[in-house]
Amino acid sequence: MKKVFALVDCNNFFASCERLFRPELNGKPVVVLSNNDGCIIARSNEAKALGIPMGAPFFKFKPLIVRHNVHVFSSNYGLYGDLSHRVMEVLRQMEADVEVYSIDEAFLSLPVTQVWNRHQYAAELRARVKKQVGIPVSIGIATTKTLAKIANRVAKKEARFQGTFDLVGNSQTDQVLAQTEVNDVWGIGRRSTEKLNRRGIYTAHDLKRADPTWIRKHLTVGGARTVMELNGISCISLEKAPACPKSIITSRSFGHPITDLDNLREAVISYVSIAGGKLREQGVEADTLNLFITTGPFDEQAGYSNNQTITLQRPTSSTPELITAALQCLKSLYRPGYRYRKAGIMLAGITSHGYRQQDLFSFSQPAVKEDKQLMAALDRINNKWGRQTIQYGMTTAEDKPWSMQQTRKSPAYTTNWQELPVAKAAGV
DNA sequence: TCTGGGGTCCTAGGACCC
DNA sequence: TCTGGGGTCCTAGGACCC
Repeated sequence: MKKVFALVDCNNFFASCERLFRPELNGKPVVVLSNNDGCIIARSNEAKALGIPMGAPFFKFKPLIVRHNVHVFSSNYGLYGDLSHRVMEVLRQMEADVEVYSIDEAFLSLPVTQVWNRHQYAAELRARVKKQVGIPVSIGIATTKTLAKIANRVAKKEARFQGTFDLVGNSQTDQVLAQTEVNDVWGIGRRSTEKLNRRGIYTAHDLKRADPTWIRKHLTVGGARTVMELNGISCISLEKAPACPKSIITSRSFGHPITDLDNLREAVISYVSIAGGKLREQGVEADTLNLFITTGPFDEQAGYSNNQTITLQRPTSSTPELITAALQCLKSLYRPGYRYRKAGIMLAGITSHGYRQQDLFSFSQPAVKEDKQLMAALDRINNKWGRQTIQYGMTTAEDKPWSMQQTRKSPAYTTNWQELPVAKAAGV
């Protein structure tokens, strides 16, 4: 049976999550900040209307924010992740073919039916997510993912469509494309937009009609695919099962610049612990570790960035083994006299436990088995009581210079018993 | 004073081999 | 006077996404 794509996208997701537990903020401007309260990464419609751009440094817009009484939240990924899960569950209840594309988006594959049926179905989907989770979503429907993205933009922007827009067999498709700027097309970023503009291509409709040979040459295969998709030829299919990740990264900017090796070491240990947890959570192991440390791009003083890769003897998901490798890297990377602002580790060469090539000489290594049991116990405890309950090689100092600045974080309403929202009856 | 974090894919160029 | 042609593998960097 012929299928079409629906893109379900949560509106202003992080801002909507924060408002869910603060209903008095509905209709008021809300923004959510990135780690360390650095940038603005989510805005309610009211905040957008004030002209606060996506990704803007917080401090630059602080005067405007104060003036208009915008409500500001540090990011609370525990909360957003949990609500995201709930949204995806509701979608799965209604539709078997769901691809979770990002924390706030999912592609669905729908059978081709009458326009009216599709409209009804989308309305029902929206209503269920709203009722069961409380998050507003928009839905775009089309014959390709790229067109579904565009349909979704229309659904979100034009209130008269009530959160749903369908481009399948829609005679106004070219008109919609002509009203879509080329940099708003999925897969066309800043650099490609510059190239296309120089060639006189400004809208999605221009791009649809562009010369495929030129596109292939200057925008490579990705660009060529985008043009096909705009023409209604589906090149990007629905990926139901999440693939084994190719890399896992944990990196952070420090709350304050660091100059000494001891603090750097603590930060690295803490990031490696997080990354190790991610490996075990997904049931995979890595055999390559890369550590990088860097000074800030905005620092006046001389900068230094460097990274080093270590290939491990065998794939592992054991935090202590990873820490040993990472500290080895750190030792050779560290140079005194710099103000370090960020560090991170990348794990690669990832394989799933089951498919690992057996090492001839490691048939029954009791040490490996013990290590796995230890990691499992550690994960259980930290999952139950919080990530920081048991940690490797940490000092107990309260004010670690590297730890994140988050002064406006909302409670973990849904993932921590201590922080459950409290219901108050009227008049009490 | 204060500018996020986590991913994927593609290509060019170097090293190496026959 | 003159210096092949292919192939593979790896890495760094660019571009894009949310």
